[in-house]
Amino acid sequence: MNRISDYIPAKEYLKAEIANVLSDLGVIEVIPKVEVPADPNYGDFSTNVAMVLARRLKKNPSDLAQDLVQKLLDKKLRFIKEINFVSPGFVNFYLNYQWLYEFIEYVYESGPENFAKVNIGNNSSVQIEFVSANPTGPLHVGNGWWAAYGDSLARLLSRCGYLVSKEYYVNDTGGQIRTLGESILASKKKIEPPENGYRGEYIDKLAQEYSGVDDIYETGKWAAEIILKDIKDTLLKMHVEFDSWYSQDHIERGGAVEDTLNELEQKGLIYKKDGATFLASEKLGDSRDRVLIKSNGDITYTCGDIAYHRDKFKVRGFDRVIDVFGADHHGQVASLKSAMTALDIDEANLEIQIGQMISLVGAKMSKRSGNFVKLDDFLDDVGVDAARLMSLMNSIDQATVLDIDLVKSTTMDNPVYYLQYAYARICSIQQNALKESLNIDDLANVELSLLTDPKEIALLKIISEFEDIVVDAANMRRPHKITTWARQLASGFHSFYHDCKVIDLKNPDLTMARLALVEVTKISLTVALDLLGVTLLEHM
RNA sequence: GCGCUCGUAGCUCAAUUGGACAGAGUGUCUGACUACGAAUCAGAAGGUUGCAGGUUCAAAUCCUGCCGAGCGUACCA
Repeated sequence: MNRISDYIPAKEYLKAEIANVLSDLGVIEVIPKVEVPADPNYGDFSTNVAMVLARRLKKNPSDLAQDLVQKLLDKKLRFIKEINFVSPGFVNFYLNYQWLYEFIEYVYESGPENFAKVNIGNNSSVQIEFVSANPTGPLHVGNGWWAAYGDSLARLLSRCGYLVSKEYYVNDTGGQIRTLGESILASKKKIEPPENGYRGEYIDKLAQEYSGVDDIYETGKWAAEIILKDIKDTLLKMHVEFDSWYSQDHIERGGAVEDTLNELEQKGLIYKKDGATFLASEKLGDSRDRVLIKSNGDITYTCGDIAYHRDKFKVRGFDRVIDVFGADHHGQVASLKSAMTALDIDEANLEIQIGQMISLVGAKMSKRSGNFVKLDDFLDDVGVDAARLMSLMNSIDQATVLDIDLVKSTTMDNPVYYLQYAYARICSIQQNALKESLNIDDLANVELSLLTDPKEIALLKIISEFEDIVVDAANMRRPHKITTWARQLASGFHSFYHDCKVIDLKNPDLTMARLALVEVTKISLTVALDLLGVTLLEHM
């Protein structure tokens, strides 16, 4: 076993062998589930397949499990030390450490370039649209929260073999732009802003700078452009870079709307009522029919949005589109999905990830009230890496409460330092090793079987789960799973570091084996933090 | 009212998507630096997973009903 291509993860190997035994029993088309038990006392791996199949085969799960155990033992599989049956029907596998030593070779040879790079996307294209905050004010913390999510998801899918494109939809036209212009002109004239208008320092500042004509739309357009530039800068500061900034104005005036309306018209899904033009979306799954063209001739936002999404699939040809919405936009989901159905686009290819709302302790986030915490300031206060990691610690399904003051005051306790410190320690060890001329020139000469300390084994097991975690996080669109794992890894490493001195001049063989383990830890940590977009430093 | 989402340690969040004893951080308490970086490690305490039923060998997870929270319910965007 010296070539990467020969390597089969232990879990996959077990899966295949279990499937073989099952087919001997006449059970086919079953992919047994093999997992790592939470409690190591239940073995290195376990399967619940006996319990799952018991009903179908009309057999007692424990009989089935014990039968399975015996048949698997008879095969004298490699790596296997012991196979157990545990009531009510778990089958647990205990492996000798050889599988971990081969795993080290695999990771070592893969390096950060190739380790945990599993192709599940097959070069299909996916567009991820996120942030897309209206250019009517600076980004606030809530916007930034999902910026990290979208960006990290893009990194994940990209590593997993998708061709990813990141997009920001710029709502640079319509009523809000007029309201923005109106608000600025009001500030210039020192009068009250309109109802639902924007206020705050940035409005006053823009008003001072504005020297153009007294036209609310012109003023609004002018201001939106400036604000958008600031938004771009803030996102760059957060290490979020978009591939494209797509203009709503372009969609609405560039023919996309006409094409969409024509197509819907041809399908007979459009009708007029009360002087307005409706899409018959209710019968396609929406809660009611939607207005596309108002009775005054203006098109609705919904209409533009449908044209925009049609453009993503039919004009630009993305295989899959992922929209990241805040929970306050969940009402659009049914409309968009039914509209895709109307346009013969498989709605399953339009995924909408809903992020639960972020609330601030002691503050509201509203651009209209002018009372919000700017993302830019937040990044300055807590640091980009801490901000990103913080947001990537929780699932977007979890409504999050953010106490800005608490976050600022506990910056030194932030988990990001825990991860970065682990990396800095690794680099430090490697530098010290180098000073003693201890470096691995050929892993084949390293006696990996010297790694038997419980902390060494525990660390290796954590690393061995990483590829599954990556695939899982990508498939479920949940990058926070990477964070959860990375924290486990760092914990495992710190604990190992404490118990096992790596550099021991009196024991060069063990030193080399441990250096290999350190390198493998470094590789996996590097990949994980790259997926999260968190930077690693050799010194802190 | 209706709809969507959510409810897990004091606080902030995890939990291999139906698995075994619900885990981390933080806070509180107790230990560990004349060994590679103590921004660390080891330990204690903290829970009837909002409540009540149901399905299942197995439920924080699925179903039903309550309770509570957020959001939505425009010819706004």
